[in-house]
Amino acid sequence: MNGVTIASKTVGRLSLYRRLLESSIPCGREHVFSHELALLACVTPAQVRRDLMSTGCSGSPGKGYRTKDLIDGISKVLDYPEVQRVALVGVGNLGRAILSYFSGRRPNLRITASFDTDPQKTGRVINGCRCHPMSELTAVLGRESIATAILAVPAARAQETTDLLVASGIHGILNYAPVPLRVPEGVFLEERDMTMSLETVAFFARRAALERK
Amino acid sequence: MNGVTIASKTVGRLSLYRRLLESSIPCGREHVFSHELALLACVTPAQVRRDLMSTGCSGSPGKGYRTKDLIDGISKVLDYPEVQRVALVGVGNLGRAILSYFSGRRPNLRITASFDTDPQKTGRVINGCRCHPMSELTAVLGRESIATAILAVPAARAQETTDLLVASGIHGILNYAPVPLRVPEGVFLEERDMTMSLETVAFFARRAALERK
DNA sequence: GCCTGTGAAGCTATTCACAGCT
DNA sequence: AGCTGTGAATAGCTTCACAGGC
Repeated sequence: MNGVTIASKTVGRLSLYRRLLESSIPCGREHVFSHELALLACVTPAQVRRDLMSTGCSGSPGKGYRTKDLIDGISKVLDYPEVQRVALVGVGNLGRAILSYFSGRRPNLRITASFDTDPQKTGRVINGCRCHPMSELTAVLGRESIATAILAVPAARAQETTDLLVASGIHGILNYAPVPLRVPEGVFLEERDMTMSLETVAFFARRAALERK
Repeated sequence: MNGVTIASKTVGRLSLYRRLLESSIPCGREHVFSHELALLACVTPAQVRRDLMSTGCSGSPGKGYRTKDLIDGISKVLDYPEVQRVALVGVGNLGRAILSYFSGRRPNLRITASFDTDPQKTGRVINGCRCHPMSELTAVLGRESIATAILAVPAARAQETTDLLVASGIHGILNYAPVPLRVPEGVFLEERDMTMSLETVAFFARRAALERK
């Protein structure tokens, strides 16, 4: 789980820790304790320490971790030396929200190309990102060496679009389309189906509300 | 894990199975096999059978499960007898995308109220849903007996909004704000931080792309 | 005294594998 | 012969708990 292997949940939390370190640690604070980060991230101190092990950073008992060491250590794990480019496929309501959400967040990780079938959208720059027709997908991904894609197309298009992405050299997909995707071995996939999430929350909310009575 | 206790991941997949049964099973098919559902849902057949156990449905060897029994069985677990209402807090780009995404999906689970601080938005109907000022939150949630909320406000507002939601009787929160939330025992929380997701996918995409060389 | 680093324990989730039915 | 239902095995993730250092 260190060096070569690192759990995907750990990677997600490292990203979170870094953001918290950059934004929520009162500036001037040279050091942080695992229990402080844990409080901010809503996890246990043991979880924080375990996660930080995989960055190679180490703290000192009594003083905690040096804030700067942590940010650098996490960045060394998460960031590509150069800018890592990301593609967005599907520039509907959700796609545009995603674009505006990410515009100007991490300078190191940027959505630099988007794609849509709608000729009303292609050729234009939407939320600071050029929208290409699907026919240019393979060429643009190759030219910009993009390996990561966010999928926000309608269910009916999702699998065929995925197949095209994979054939064009994509190795990681973040899927917001409401269907599970079939990807070959070696392609990392994260499903983020909003309907599933909402129905799950609604189910447990109902149950919790009933118990309270 | 049945009856009283049911895993949250199972609930999510049940919701998915139902959608697949309703949309992707060639109509006229009276029965489905676990391996067919598994293929559609991109999980193992054993997973499907295990999940279906918690609905009480049972299939017959050689014939599979009756499609109608499954849909009814899953609905009995997931659905409230009446319509279950959901609130959306934060009607920015992402909030509006969520509204349009859910408008007219499940008739049984509906976003019926939204809230925002921006006076430009409050009082209007946006994507078929009335937008109220935050000051009316407690009253509206009470009046409509809403126990489930989707949070899509800026990071800086997220925790205070959550506290207000909880104080107003919310028992489940789906959080799209980019900070972890602190909720009391008895409130179900699902975190859906897009930055975490994207950084995780980017990390593994890069790694997979490197290995391929 | 208080905090880190980590083996070991404890949980949770998924898959195996096979008995039993049709 | 083929599929379901499920105990048992496995894998993955989190927390415990404590030795070691400041």
